[in-house]
Amino acid sequence: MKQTQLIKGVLEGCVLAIIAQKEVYGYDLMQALKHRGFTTIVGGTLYPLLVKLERNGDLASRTKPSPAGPNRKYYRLTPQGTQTLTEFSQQWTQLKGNVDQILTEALTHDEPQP
Amino acid sequence: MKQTQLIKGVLEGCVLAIIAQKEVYGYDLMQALKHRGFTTIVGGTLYPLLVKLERNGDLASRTKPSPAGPNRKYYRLTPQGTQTLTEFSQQWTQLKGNVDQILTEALTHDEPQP
DNA sequence: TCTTGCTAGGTTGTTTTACAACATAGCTAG
DNA sequence: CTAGCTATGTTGTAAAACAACCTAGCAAGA
Repeated sequence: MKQTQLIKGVLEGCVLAIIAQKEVYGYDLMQALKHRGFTTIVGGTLYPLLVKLERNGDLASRTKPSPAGPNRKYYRLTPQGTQTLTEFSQQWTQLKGNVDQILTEALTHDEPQP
Repeated sequence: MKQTQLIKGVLEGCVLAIIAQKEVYGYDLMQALKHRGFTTIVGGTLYPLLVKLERNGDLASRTKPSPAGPNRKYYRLTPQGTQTLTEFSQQWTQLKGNVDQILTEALTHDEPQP
């Protein structure tokens, strides 16, 4: 995975991380992401991403009826998806360190001398 | 600034942060980013970004001759650029917290019990 | 009945992004 | 006179993130 894809793929990594915890369906995942700070997430972003991840082999899905409403499509991680999540986690740690260092330098640059 | 733009705009924020420290030209900035972990950055990514940021009012520039080689285009932050950097810094902190929480939950989910 | 609203999963069209690849040009060393 | 570093771009392509729209199940109330 390239670094730029990581930068763009923060949402992707979070999706994998949430699905890793338990089998969820798209609409539920959308609510979970909203509650965890991705407040602007919309269906038009999430559903194509899930399709892409399944096509890519990171996710598998099965359709189950809902107690009230249309059928739900539940996703779970494949072994490859677990691997992808691990890689994302490592690269996220690295990116975080890089960005934090650059920001720290910038914000402490013009400090008054004692 | 929207959150998705933040996710995509990590590089943008880092560019602003480095320029905030001192007036730099594109090629120099490219080296600085490479040394700070953005190892894959290329001119075709950076130069259009600088043009965009200047067009947007976050950067101002002036051309100066190089001691050896073609002229250099030096960039500095405008007041608006300083503001944008501050906003980026805040939203980065928030995003970082959100992502870390999601990842922590995912990675500690299936821990073996003692 | 029929309309509103939530649930659920999409598609379509548009804009932006990151990049590879290329183009140009100054200057230096061999 | 050519190879290589410096320096700033442009062009074309693929993917991403929406906004906006569509379909459809089900429930509650007017």
